[in-house]
Amino acid sequence: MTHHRNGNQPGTSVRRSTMPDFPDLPEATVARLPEYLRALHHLAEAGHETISSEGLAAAAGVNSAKLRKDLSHLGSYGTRGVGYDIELLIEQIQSVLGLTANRAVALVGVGNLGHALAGYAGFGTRGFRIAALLDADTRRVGEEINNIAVRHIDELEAVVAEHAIAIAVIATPVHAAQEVADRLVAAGVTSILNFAPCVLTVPDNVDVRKVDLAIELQILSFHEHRKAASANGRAALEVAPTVTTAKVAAAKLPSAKKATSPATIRAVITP
Amino acid sequence: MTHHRNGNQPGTSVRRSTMPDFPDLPEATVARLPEYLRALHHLAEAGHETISSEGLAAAAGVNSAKLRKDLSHLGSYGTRGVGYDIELLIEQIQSVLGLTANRAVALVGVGNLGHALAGYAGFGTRGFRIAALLDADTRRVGEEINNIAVRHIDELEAVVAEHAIAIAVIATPVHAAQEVADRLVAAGVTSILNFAPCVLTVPDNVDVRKVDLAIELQILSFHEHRKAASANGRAALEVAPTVTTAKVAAAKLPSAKKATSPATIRAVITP
DNA sequence: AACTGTGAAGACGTTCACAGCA
DNA sequence: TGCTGTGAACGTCTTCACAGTT
Repeated sequence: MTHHRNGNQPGTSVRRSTMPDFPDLPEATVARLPEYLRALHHLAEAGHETISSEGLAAAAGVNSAKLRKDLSHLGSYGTRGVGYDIELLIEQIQSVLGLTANRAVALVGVGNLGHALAGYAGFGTRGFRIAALLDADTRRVGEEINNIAVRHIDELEAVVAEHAIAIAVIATPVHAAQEVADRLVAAGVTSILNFAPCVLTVPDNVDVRKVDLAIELQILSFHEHRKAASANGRAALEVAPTVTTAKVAAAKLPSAKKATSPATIRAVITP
Repeated sequence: MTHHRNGNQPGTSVRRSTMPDFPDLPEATVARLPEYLRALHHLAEAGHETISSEGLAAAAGVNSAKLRKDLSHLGSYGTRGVGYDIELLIEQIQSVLGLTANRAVALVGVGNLGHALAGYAGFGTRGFRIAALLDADTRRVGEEINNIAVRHIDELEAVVAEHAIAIAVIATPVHAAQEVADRLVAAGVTSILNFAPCVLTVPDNVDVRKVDLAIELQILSFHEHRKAASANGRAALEVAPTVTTAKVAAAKLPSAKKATSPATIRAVITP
C-alpha cells in the first residue's frame, strides 16, 4: 500500500481533520477513489450515462459493497433503482480529490526514470501538469522534454515559488533524495512522491508516498515462493518428514491456528 | 498501499497457507519485509553487526512495536538485551521472500517507461534479473538495453518457457495490457507487476500488483486539498459565518456543496 | 423490481504494556 | 539492566444483509 499514510514521526498527531470543510474519508477509501475515477472516465467515453454499483465495482476491480460504502462517504450521489450518474460522480470525486484545476508538479531528477516520468502523457489528462524539471547535472540543464526545459537544481526554491508548487516528485539517486526533500520542504512543498529507494524524513505536515519497484517485485516473489512451497509440500508430504519438524519449530506457535483449513490449495491444483 | 493483495475475484478463497514450509505472514507484514531488508543492507554496509528493534524501526520508517511484531512472525531471531543479528536477519528475510536465487523477470513493453525500468540497476542488487525484454514494435526489436536484446512479442511464450519465468512486468500502453496479461498467464506466469493504468483480469492463482503514477499523485492531491481546506477554514472562522452554514448543508445536498469553499487558496495566504 | 445506503458483525492491523530472557 | 516477544486492547477496513427509496 501500498499505499498508506506515511507517519514518519511516530508522533501522536492523529490525522483526522478537525476543522474541515470536507468529510473525514477513511484513508483506504481515498486510495480507491482514483481507481473509481479512472473507471468512470472509461465508462463515460464508452457512452454510458449511469452505472450501477455492481458495474462500477467490476470496472474498478473491487466488490460492490466496498464501492457503495466508499461512495457513501462522499454523500448520496446515487439513485436507488437506477445507479450513479457518471458525470456527476466524476465531478464529485474530482472535487474531493482537489483535481479541479490542474496542479503544478515539480519533478526533480531527470535521469533514466525521471525522463520517462516527464514524458508520461497520463499526467495531463489526470489532473496534473509538470511545471518544472530540475536536475543537478549541468549537462542535462537546458534540455527540453515535452516543451519543458530542465533547470538546474540551484533554482529549486525559485521554481517552487514561481509556480506555487505544492507537490513534487523525487526521481534522483538515493544519495541525493534526502537533501532534495529537505530543500523542497523548506521551499514550501507539502507533498512528495518519492521514487528513490530510501526513507525520507520530513516534518509532520508533509505527506510522502513512495514507489519502489524492487519492493513490489519482492512482494510478488514472496507469493511465488509460497505457491511453490505449498505445491511442493503437497508433493512431498510423506516423503520428507524432516520438513515437518522444521515447520513446527519455524512457526513458533501461531501455526496450529488454521491448520485445519486448507484454504489455499486453490485453483492451481484443481483444473 | 498501496500496496495490498489484489483479490480480483471476490471469491471466497481465504489466502492463508495451510501446508506451507513457512509461517502464515499477514499481508501487511509481507509488504514491509522488503523495507526492513533494505534498511538491514544499509546498516550492514555501515559496519553494524547487530541492531535493536528501535534502531531498525527508525531506519525503515516504522515504529518499533510494529517491527517486533512483524519479525516475530518469522520466528525468534533476536536476542533479548541485545537486538537482532543483522546478517542472520537478512538471510531469514531473503529466505522468506524467496530471494535466494536471482529470479528471472520478463519485461513487456520497452517504451519510455519500460526503457527506464530495463535500465534500472536496482533490480540486480535486490534479487531479480531482467531475463527478457519484449515489445510489439518491430523497430525496437533487436535493440539492446543492459546487454539484453529486445525480442518480438510473438516470442513471448517461447521466452517464458526458455527462462522458466514466473514474474513479469507489464509496461505497455493500456490497450495492450490485458492481452499481454492473458498471454503471460497462458504461458505460465503467475505474478504480474502492472504499470498500465487499467484493471487486469486474471485467474485466482495469479497475483497482480499495480503501480499507477497518476493515482499516487491524486492521493497526495487529496491531502493537499484537505490541508488547504482546514487552513482556510481556520482563517475564515470569524470572518465568514456563512461558511459554517454551507458546511452543514453540504453534507447531504449534492449541489451547493463547495460553492462557498474556495479551498485552493492555499499556503499563499498563510505565511 | 432494482438498486443504493447503512447498521452490525467480523476480519485484520496496530499499539500498548509488560512478562520473560540474556 | 536492556531488550525482545506477545497477549490483550483498541482502531480501522471489509463484508454481510436488509431496510429504504425511486
